[in-house]
Amino acid sequence: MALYTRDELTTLLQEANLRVTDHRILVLQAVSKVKQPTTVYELVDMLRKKENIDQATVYRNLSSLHDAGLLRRLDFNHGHAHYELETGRASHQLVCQKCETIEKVEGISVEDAVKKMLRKSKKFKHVTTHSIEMYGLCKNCE
Amino acid sequence: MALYTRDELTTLLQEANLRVTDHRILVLQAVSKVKQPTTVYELVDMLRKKENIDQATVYRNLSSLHDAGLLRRLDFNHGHAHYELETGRASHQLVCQKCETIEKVEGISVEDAVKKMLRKSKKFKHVTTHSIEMYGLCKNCE
DNA sequence: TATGTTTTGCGAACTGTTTGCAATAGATGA
DNA sequence: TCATCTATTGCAAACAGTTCGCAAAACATA
Repeated sequence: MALYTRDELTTLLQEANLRVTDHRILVLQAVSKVKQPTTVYELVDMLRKKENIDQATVYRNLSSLHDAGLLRRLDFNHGHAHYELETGRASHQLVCQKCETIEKVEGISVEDAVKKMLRKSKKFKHVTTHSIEMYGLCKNCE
Repeated sequence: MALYTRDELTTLLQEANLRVTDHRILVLQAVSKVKQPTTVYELVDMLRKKENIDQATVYRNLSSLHDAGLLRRLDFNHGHAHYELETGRASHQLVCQKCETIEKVEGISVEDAVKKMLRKSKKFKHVTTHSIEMYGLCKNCE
């Protein structure tokens, strides 16, 4: 999914009933530029340096974009959030338990597992998204 | 896995090369008592009231028990850690995106998915544990 | 262009977690 | 059992990541 032009991003925001502000677009662009799920720290750093956007603004926009379903928020037990574009496809990653290396893996099907879980569940009927974190040691840390 | 007697816990700690202290045992017991992964807040609350254990001690013990492989640490994007006993089996839970309801589901096999991920991976060779978070709205919040 | 609503920057506050330090308790060998 | 060394504890203070209050600026709309 390539969300690059300003027009496309504008449309996305409007469809999500979010006001189109320069800052909001820059935050979306920043997230869409990186391949791996990105830490807020990195985003703040990028945006504050280049675009002079305040930290609080980045947090607020990440949050509204997440609430609107445009971003996915992930946590790898690193003590801070990571964001990536919400692609509609599930998110699977390998996470090093020693350093903060993560590796995203595409194209894994766990549909059956999801269905089984829902059948067993008492409290849930639907699932909108899921993430699998597989913890181990990356080759560097091994 | 029922880890109740003090002797059993003592053995566990010794095998993990951890000193056997009263506080360490109480922390382990507290985690083993609850069925769902528990927040640190709850554990601190329990242990501080009943046993007069300091917060820092709870954190330090959770951490050493986790490092020793006796506890698993989970994060559900709630901004704080959850702990459960490390059973050797993978951990799968349904997480409400609105309230903090979680539901643990047992007996799901995603071995194939794990194997596929490792085959695709460039940075990882082995995986020791994994967790799947499935996000949706629980029946209450729906 | 005027009006009402949202977003922004700034600083301060807040939550969850970690740390430094002196006192205490556990492990080990004589 | 005691002496010694090392790990753990309580306390308070620090820290990191994130949120919030407020006045000023920017957006949407009619």
